[in-house]
Amino acid sequence: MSFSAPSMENGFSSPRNESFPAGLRVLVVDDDPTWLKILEKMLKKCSYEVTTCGLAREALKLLRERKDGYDIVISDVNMPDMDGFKLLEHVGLEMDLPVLMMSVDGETSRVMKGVQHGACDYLLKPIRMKELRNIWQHVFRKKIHEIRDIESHDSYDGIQISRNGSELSDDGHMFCGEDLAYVKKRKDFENKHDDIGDHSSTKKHRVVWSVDLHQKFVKAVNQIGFDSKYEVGPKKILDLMNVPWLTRENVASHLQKYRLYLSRLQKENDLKASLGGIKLSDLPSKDPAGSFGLQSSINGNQNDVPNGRYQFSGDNFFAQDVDSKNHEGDLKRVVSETKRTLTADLPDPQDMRTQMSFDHSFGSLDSEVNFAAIPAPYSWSKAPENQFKEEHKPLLQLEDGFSQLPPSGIHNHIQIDDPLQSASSITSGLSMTGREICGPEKIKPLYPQYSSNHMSILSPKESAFDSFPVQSKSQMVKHQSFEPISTAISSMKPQGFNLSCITDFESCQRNLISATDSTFEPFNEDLTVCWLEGDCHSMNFGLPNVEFTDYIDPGFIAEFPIYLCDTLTSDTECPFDPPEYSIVDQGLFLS
DNA sequence: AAACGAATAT
DNA sequence: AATATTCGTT
Repeated sequence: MSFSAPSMENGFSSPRNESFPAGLRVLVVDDDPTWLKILEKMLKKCSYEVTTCGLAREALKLLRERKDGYDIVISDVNMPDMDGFKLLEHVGLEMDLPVLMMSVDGETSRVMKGVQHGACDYLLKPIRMKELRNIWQHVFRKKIHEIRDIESHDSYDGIQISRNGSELSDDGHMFCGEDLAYVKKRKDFENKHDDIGDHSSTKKHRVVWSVDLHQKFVKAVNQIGFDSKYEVGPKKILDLMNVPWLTRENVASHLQKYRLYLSRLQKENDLKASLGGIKLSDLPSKDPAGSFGLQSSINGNQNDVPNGRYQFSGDNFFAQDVDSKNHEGDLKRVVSETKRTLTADLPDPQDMRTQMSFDHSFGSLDSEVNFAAIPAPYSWSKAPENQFKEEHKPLLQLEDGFSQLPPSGIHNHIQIDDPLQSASSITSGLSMTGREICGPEKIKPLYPQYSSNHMSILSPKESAFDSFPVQSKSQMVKHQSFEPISTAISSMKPQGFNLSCITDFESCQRNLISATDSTFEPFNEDLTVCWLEGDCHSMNFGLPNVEFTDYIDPGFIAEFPIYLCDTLTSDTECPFDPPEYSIVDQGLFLS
């Protein structure tokens, strides 16, 4: 049950490289003491370090206290104090740990919900040893993704180049000349025919900033910020995004909106801060208005694919949940970004670092593969360089959305993945980024007040932050149905498996580490506390969906404040260690 | 000329 | 509301 404190500095679990899976720090959450015992026993047999907890809130507390104290979480779905889904959400948002859900019933909708919200796997009780033995795969998978992300960030140059040729996108998908050509042809075709009638034709292709696309955008922004040598501007962002059909104007427009959004966020924060409110505990979760209403896009791909192919239109089951997650993630990032902007550098909360990753995948399939790939003595801290190959999914593109559905997991993954990447990777240069974006220094006085307080945040109800909206697929469909691009495919990442492996291992590692290690414990106790309490749920992700609401809870969102807050002031430069922030990725979408 | 960013249009 | 376009600057 105890984890070795010392070891976890870098996010990776302890450095006991040797016996690979052994020592995996598992947090088991279940209100049923019997199961708790059973699981503990079984897990210990697997040589894992086990910590048990009967209350979800307590589990959250433990996790928050030691951000790097655990490698994986196994939680029951049905618990009195907090529903397992909520816990899942929190974990996904705050600490990016793999979470396994479990319950006695295997009702499809619940399993789906769990998976959509980021559960790596869903186990049905009674759980047997064989199901626990390989849970380390989820941890391992995550590490790989992190590395991959970082790597992608490092390859700034490469990316730029890629615009013209074929290259792997962040997602690991290939954009190739062919695609471009295809796109172009399509466009021409459409233009010629004008629309008349065809839905297909002509419409202007409005770019829909889906979560996925936005994530790319944010990632690019962060990256630029990171390398401070560059100023953040549409052009650079565009280059980094590596989305062939996107134009500088598109990016400029989005950036404008993004900046507005950030400034709004700030104002809100400031306000709240000044009010001093800190209590939030009561607020219910839903935030009415404000929210980040994101639209959903189940397909995550859509962005990539302007055509909007698969969208379900209306609805969405999946989408919603997924979105919500993303949103949340966005928020965080946004927040963090905002913070940065404001303050420039602060030590940031460790939380951020990894957190965002939501890549959860369906583990099973992958697992085997990974396993094989993994070199035997693998240390947690390192990732296997390239052992894996990327698997792309064949394009599924399909014209209709449905086809994709089946693999339920996929959707989630897609969206989720990105967040992770971005989050993890960026870490260090944060402050810069923020500034750049908002341009504190150079820019106008957007958020003057900022410096002052720490956060406090929020409340939310009203929603202060409202939104940065992302569009949903359905929308996309309408508008873009015909957009050019074929890249779409790229977006799909099926289970989280396609990792592109890293090439520059070293650098990756370096980054990871830096990112990970937390230098500071950022928050004040107060804040933290309140945060913990779950009160601050400031954010709203306005999600209309019923489902979503169910599990979202106030606490869920609460995080916002934390990130935001910083006290430090700003602007100056970014000193040395930038804290690891995650970036704001998706936050924009609100609607 | 190229790229920005704010304003304005759709 | 979300993007696209325009327009004056740099």
